[in-house]
Amino acid sequence: MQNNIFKALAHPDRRKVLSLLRSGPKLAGDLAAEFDSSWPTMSRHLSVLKEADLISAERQGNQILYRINTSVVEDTAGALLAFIGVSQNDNDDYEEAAE
Amino acid sequence: MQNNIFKALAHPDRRKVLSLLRSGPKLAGDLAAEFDSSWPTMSRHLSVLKEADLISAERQGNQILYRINTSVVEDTAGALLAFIGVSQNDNDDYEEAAE
DNA sequence: TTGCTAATTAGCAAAATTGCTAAATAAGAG
DNA sequence: CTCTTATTTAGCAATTTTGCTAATTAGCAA
Repeated sequence: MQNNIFKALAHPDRRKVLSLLRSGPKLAGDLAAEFDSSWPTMSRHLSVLKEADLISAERQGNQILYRINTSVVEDTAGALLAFIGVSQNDNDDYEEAAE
Repeated sequence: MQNNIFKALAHPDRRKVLSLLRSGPKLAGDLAAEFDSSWPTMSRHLSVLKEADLISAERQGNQILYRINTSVVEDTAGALLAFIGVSQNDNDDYEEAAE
């Protein structure tokens, strides 16, 4: 559901999470430490990103490791380029009406 | 600011506007006619897109012509790719990295 | 079991977004 | 000037998002 993706990207802290994950997977706690917001707040940001499939989570014992879903980000950038007529594949995707 | 851009993209109707403008500039009325929402609602969507600099408006007598700001959309797609480490440097290895 | 750390969920209030109708503005025609 | 058309702005209610604190779950170890 593409709408969730764009909504997830609409918050600066969530974009910063993606930026941080760019250099590799990170533990939830290490991510949260990079922000001023409270842990629960960051936890929700992470769940929004996960819901949008922009990141995925893997439990490692006590902690949870997050990693960026590169292909989804890539596809979204592609969708954006499609708006201006740059079609890289034949994936001319817009057909979403409303929600 | 970039935040406005992603926020503007977070609504399906606003993305549809961009999609419609892809084939060329359109009058506000013609755009509004493509949606179920009321005219004032569409007018606000247009103003959000304009605020984000994703589209620009030009008055033509009685009516207002909207066009997509291609470069801004392009830059946003580039910013998205940057999250996954693809640098869209004008100079060299764009092709290589985009692989 | 208890205790500790990591992370999420629950619940609430403040803020922002959405979409409507009604009113206002802008430009042209007569 | 008035009238008509095109579009935006004002103002309001419903919904969604945000961020907090407090409570809860999950895993691990003694």
